[in-house]
Formats: sequence, structure tokens, C-alpha cells
Amino acid sequence: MVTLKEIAEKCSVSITTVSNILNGKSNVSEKTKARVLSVIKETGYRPNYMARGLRAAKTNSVGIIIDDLTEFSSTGIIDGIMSYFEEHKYKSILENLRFYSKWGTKWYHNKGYEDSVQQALDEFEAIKVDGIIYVAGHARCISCIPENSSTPLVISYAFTEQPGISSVEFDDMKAACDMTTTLIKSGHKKIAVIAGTKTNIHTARRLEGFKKAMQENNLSVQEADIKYGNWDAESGYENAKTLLEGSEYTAVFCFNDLMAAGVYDYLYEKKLVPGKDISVAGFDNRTVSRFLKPALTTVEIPLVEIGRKSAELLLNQINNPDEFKPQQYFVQCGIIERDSVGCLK
Amino acid sequence: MVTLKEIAEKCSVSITTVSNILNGKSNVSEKTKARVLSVIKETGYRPNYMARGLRAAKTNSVGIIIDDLTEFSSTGIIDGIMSYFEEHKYKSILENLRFYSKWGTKWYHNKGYEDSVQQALDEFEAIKVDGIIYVAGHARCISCIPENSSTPLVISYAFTEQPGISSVEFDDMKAACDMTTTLIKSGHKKIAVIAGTKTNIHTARRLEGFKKAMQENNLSVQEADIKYGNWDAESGYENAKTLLEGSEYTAVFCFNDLMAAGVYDYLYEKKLVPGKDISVAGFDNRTVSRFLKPALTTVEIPLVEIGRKSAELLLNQINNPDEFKPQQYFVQCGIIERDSVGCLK
DNA sequence: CTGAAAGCGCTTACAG
DNA sequence: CTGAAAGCGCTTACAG
Repeated sequence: MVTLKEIAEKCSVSITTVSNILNGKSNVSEKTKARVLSVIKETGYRPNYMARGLRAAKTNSVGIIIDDLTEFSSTGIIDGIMSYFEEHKYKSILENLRFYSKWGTKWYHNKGYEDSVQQALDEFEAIKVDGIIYVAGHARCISCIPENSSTPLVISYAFTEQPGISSVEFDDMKAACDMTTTLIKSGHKKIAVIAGTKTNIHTARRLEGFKKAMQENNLSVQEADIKYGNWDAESGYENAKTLLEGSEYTAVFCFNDLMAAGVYDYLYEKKLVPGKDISVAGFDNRTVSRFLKPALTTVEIPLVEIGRKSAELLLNQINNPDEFKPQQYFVQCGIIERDSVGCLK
Repeated sequence: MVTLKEIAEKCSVSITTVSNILNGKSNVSEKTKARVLSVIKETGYRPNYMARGLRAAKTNSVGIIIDDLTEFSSTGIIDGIMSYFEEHKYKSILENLRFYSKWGTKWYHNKGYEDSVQQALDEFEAIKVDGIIYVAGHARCISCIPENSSTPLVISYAFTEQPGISSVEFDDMKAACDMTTTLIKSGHKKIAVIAGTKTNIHTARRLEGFKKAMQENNLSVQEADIKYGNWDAESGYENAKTLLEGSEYTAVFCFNDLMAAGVYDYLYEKKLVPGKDISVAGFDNRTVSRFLKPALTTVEIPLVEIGRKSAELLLNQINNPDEFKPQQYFVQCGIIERDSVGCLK
């Protein structure tokens, strides 16, 4: 690996001068600048980010902490974050906590959780990243960010009640409301919902959106219309069984595509066809939704945009600390209309 | 952030002594060791990996370079790598090259490609990782690893002809042979294949496996039996159209699940049912395969195992450099039999 | 058993 | 315009 010192020797200048040139300081003669730059080019020199971080005030690098890389939402968000920072000449460093892999779905009750987060935070502080993005695996209130940190931090795909921290999420409530309205506009009045787990924040928000749309259209909703699943296909299947057997529902709104796929499984068994005998809507727009037969009408979550917005908020905070005001930002989802919702009119 | 110096002062010892204790050197009295350890605990001190890397010979950290995080194979492999290293008390650092996102599928012809790899390699060398794993986005011959590097490196999901570098891949050939044999055992004799892109190594290997199985069973294969797609559902659909229209084929082997889903699209349109009117087999075992109707019989790629094996090979090389012999390792795939292959007997 | 000193690759006042 | 020196947080001979 070629170092500052080596290229300084090759050019017969001090390493200070080389460093100044590399950092775009204006106090260097054009002549030596040109000479040094050419040597840098021909040797293929690249600065050592970590050494730089040990000393410098600004490193042009950001840290990304992620609950678990294997969550379906993770790669899209990360790609958004990284693309934004790449465009702005920032380097991003990723720390994967592997919470779901290690502890299943109940990890945030686990004792090791806050420790792991703290450790990741410390490491980023050690190399003096200019900012940090915490990418959650699902919406929740994050409360383990140390208050005394001076490094700007934004939370992506979750939120916090701690002051001074921005977050960006997508608008579950509006999305569920829009989807419900779509159903209603197609003539559906008796709509069942297969929600997510009962205490989940996505579940609560989507339920709120569902009820809002129903109410706006003077449609009543009973507690019996709502069943709680656990996000997987099996629970979609089971809930469809208890919910749909001999019922009057003309549509069922599933709070994710996997549970909708489970409903398809049930209907397939009963020789019922989605969109004809009963309409079904999903949420997430996962790959599978396009391949279900008929293709599933669902909600698209703009993951890349969530990532890019998070990066944008962080960069603004880094560059304009004085004007900084924390905000809880919501990006809007789109409805993808495919063939699983039939028109009753 | 609390540093070595601070805890040294708190204990009235030198930072050398603290460092020795932290690194498990045996030349420290039990008494001061106990005292220092308790202070370390109560202050929540954590070593600065980057500063350590600047100076130390061994850092207990490894670097992972990945072509593109958004490839379907990436997260499984990475999770395997990280789980293995976590168990062995190694820290892993991830560098995402974003090649597909940046340059589409033709990126390895791109001028920036080797530069980016070199830069990632340099950065890892700079922080003195003990080893590096290069995770490719698809099988190919990687030839841009500098020969003179002293850092052990293994290639995951691809291979190289450069001497002294181990690689781990999965056995495309055997998997395709097994799947073809499964088809034949169910009584299929006229089998079409929708392969991947023509120059792709996965395509070549799977074709070889297919032909081998056919030959072993005295079944002939014509060039017309094989069509080349480009891995997406649309190309599966288009090829099904030209291949299956009025043909005698009783089964079609698609070289990935997405193309198989495209074949389903075609059959659905023609009111033909997979596994009954015509059998179809896939490859990859992506999420979608389980939700197709009927569920798709396919090949499972053990991604996590590929990751773990890569990590194991690397760790062996790090710990026993003298006994090291590079190897080209292949992990075996499994056949997932579902309902898309009918029995003709 | 303990610690002073040099050094990893860089940046940053500061002096000239 | 240029460079000597101190320092970031650590490890590692080496001397005592």
C-alpha cells in the first residue's frame, strides 16, 4: 500500500504539502501541485480513511447500522442510502447487527440488544464518521440512542421520542386508507382484514387507515371483521379459513403480501378464484405479489426513496448544524392495481 | 468515547499495561489485572478497532467485498459469513460495490470495475484486516485480485484461475443433473430447457448437467430443445411460447424460478395447468417458487452454507498459513420436490 | 511484573 | 508557499 510519506519522498516535498493538496487547500503553488498530483495518479495512491478518521474533524464518511440485513426491506433502503452518499462523495460503512438471525422476532426484549447498538455506535464514533443512520427492521419507537452523542443520527424505518433526532418512515395510515378506498370504489362494502401481529405499530397504523376510509364512506366495521396474523403465509391461510367460511365478505385486505398468498392458498383449495369470487389486497409489493394468479393488487413501499431521504436529512444536518430542526418525515406509498380486486358495480 | 489513556489514568498504571491486559498477555499480576478489568467494565470501554488496525499485526477482523447487495443471493451468503465469524470472535466489515445498481448487468466489462475492486482491497489493507472474502453476484472467473497481496483472500460464489486463492461455489452441474434425473424418473422423455444467458457460466454448467442426465438415460437432446432466456419472467414467457406451442414436450426445465414463473404465466393464459398438462421445474428456490400454483419443484441453493464455508476456509488459511493449500470447493444443492412435476407412469 | 518510547498513516495549528 | 512537530488511539519491541 502506498502512503503519504512515500509520495512525499518521491516528490521531494513534505507530507504536509501532499496532505494539503489532497484536501484541496488553496495555499499550494500550481507547479508543485501538478507534480504531486501526477505522482499520486501514477502510483495509484489512495488515502487511508481510518487513519484520517483518527485525526481529522471531518471524514466524509457515514456509518449505517442495520437491525438485520436479511429483512425484506433492508437492501432497498441501504441501496438508497448508499446511492445518495456516493453521489455526494461520501463513503458509507455498514454494520449489520443480525438481530433477527440471532434472536428471532423478540430480540428487542433481549438484554444484548442495547449493548450491541451501543457498541456499533462506539465504533463509528471511534473512526469519527460525520453521521450515522440507524436502519430498523420494522416500525417501532427506538429509545436507546445516547443523548450526549455529538454525531448527527437519523433513524430510518422507525422513529423515536428522544429529542433532536430525525426519522423517516413510510405512511402506513395513508396507504391503508388509500387501499381501502380503492376497494370501496370497486363496490365492496363488506371488507375483512387480516392484520399483522396485534401489538405491532404497522398493524395499528394500517388499522387506523382502514377504519378511516370505512368511516368516510359510512361503512361500519365490527371487531369480528378483523383477524390478527403474524405476517407469514400460514397465518394468512388460517385466518382466511375462520374469516371467510360461509361469510358475506366480498373482499379481504391483508396487511402483507405473504398473508395474502396464504389467502390464495385457501381459496385455491376451495376452488375459489381471487378477484372473482372474492377480492384480495396485499401490502409490501414483494416479488411474489406479481406472480400470484391472478396478480395481487398491493401497496408499494418506496424503500429506495426512504433510504435516499434518510441520507438527505442526515447530510443536511451535517452541513447546516445551525439550521437543523429534527423532523419526523413520512414518504408516501403507491397503490399497485393488478387483478385481484374485482369490480362489483 | 473512553480511551485506553483514560482508563490507565483511572487505575494509575501505564497504557501499556492496560493494552497488555486487553490483549490477554500473561505477564501481568492478578491484582492489577483485576483492578483494571473492573474499571474497564464500569466505564464501558471498547477498543477502537481502527486505531488498533493501524498498528497491530493481527486485528481479528475480516473484510467482505460484495458485487451488489441487492442480488438475491447476497444476503444469505453474507449472513452465513457473518454468523461464522461472530462465533469465532471475528469482526466483519462490509463493502458494497453496487455494480448492478450502477452499471446494470454488463458492469464487468466496465472500465471502473477493476478500479473499484482495487480501492476496496486497499481500504481493507489499510485497516489491516486479517483476511478478505470477495462475494460475487454470479459465477465467473475473477482475475483482478493483485498477486502480490499478503492478505489471505477467498472468493465466494465465483472462482479464479489465479494461483493461491480458494473459492467456494455451489455445484450447478450436479444440481441440474439431479433435477433432470428427477424429471426422467417421473417418466418424462421429451424435455425442453429454458436456459439462462448464453455466455453465462451457470448456464454452461447446468446445460452440462442436463445433457449428462439425458445421456445416462439414453435420451437424445437436440439443439432445438434448448432456448436461451435472460433470467427474467418475460423471457420465460416468450421462450415458452416458441418452445411449447404445439410441441411434444412433456416437461420444461427452467434455469431459474423467475423464468419458470414466466412459463406459468404462459400456461395460465393457455388454460394449461403446470404439473398436469405440462411439468415445469425451476432453479434457485426463491420465495416465489413456493407460492406459484401449483408450487414449483426447484433446486435449492444453500447460500448460508456457501457463506459459512467461505468463512471457514478463510479462517483456516489465516490460522494455518503453512498448511494452506488453495482449493476450489463446491457445496451441493438439494432438490425441493413440490407439485409442478407430474408422474407419467 | 511494569512502563517510556517509537510508530501505524494521517491532519492541523503554527512558524518561517 | 512550505514544512517541522504534535497528536488521534492503539501495539510492540525493549529496558528496567
